[in-house]
Amino acid sequence: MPPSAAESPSPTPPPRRRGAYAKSEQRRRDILAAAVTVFGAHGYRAGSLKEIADLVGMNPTSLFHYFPTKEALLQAVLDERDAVSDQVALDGEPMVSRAEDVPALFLRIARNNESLPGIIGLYTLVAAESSTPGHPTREYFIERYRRIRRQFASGFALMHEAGLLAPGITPEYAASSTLGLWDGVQMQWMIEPEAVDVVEHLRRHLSMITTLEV
Amino acid sequence: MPPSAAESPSPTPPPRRRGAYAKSEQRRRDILAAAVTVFGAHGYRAGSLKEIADLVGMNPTSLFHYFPTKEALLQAVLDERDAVSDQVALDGEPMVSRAEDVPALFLRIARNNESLPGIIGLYTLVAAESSTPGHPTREYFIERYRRIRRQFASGFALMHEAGLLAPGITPEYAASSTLGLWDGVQMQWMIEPEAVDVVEHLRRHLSMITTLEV
DNA sequence: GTCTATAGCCGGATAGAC
DNA sequence: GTCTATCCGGCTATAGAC
Repeated sequence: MPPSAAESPSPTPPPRRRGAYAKSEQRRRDILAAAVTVFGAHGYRAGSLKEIADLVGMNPTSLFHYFPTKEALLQAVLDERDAVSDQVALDGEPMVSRAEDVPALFLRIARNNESLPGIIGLYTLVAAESSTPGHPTREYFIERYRRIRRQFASGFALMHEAGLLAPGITPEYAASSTLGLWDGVQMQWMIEPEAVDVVEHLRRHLSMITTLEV
Repeated sequence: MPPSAAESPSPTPPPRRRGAYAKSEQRRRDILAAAVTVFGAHGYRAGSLKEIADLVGMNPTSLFHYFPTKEALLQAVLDERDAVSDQVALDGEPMVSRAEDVPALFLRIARNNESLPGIIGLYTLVAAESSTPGHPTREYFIERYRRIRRQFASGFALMHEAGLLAPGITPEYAASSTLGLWDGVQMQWMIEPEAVDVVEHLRRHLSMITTLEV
């Protein structure tokens, strides 16, 4: 699963006027970073505000000055990452211009993810959790998975037009199967990191559904 | 992910002597069934004993007469399903004797799973959850995933010897990629059941990694 | 074997002093 | 903006009457 491809200098919050707010802004970002760690390690329900507060070295109640509820904090984390990944892929648009570059992009994202285990855990864990009734980010993840399948499919459609997909492979199947394999192998990796190589599995899958040697 | 392939008449508990215990034994099984439903819907941490007790129509504290702790109840659920699935596949042994039958067995299990959404949710959710530090079934799932990969690989090894695997596909890669795709597509299905067809994805994956028309 | 009562803990969240 | 004190809720689990 591809949480993001680019680096962290988040462009989301509007630039503050001057000195007094700078520290506050930094605090806010520290909290978001800590939330990624904690939600990524324990999921949303089991992740506690106390642990997040401990990580940034403040009192749990102080968090409410930055985020009104625990739910809002989670949503802020997800929105922040979305903003980052939107720099890479616009919804509905192919992610790259040249069909030949599509597999390489997938692998680049996967490789980059390896350096962000917290984010991986966050999205895989919370996605699974969010399928349960009454979960606050249920709708968000339904929408997210639809969007990812659409983005992937538009990339594979480029390849399809160029005759680069293996016989019988539709862009839609390529999209959902790639996403599925990615998520599933990542889950095996979370359970036992030494057991599988996510990037290598993705690479092999891509060479099977395309006619390229990736 | 393949929780089990056979039906529910659990062989696990030894047969009780006579009438007085029959009801108690039934209660125990009712509780296990309710636990599958609740843990399958909410996971382990968010699943409450109260909800399980409500489902079987008894007081939450009465559950402790059958299972000493919540953790023991979860473990009993997992063990029970393991016993069922052991009827189908013995650890280390190929799951079927004829190499040509291997893909069909996978599809049969997947099709059977469709009628057991609670079980699916249980294993997918709790597996994801169990990757978190300090989770009571962490070790269990590490072992379980190893075992499944081994079982799958021994089935694919049969096919390999018969020359039925596609060029470049090893039994080990066939195993981990099939498991991964299965889990990942199942996760998409849990998030939005209408979005993907698990059996069909599995079927296509199997026809790509083998030389059979499955 | 099932219940009531309750302990004990920890979670998120509020009020208000500083 | 950060803290202390505190409320309120749900949770697992225990004790003990019936």
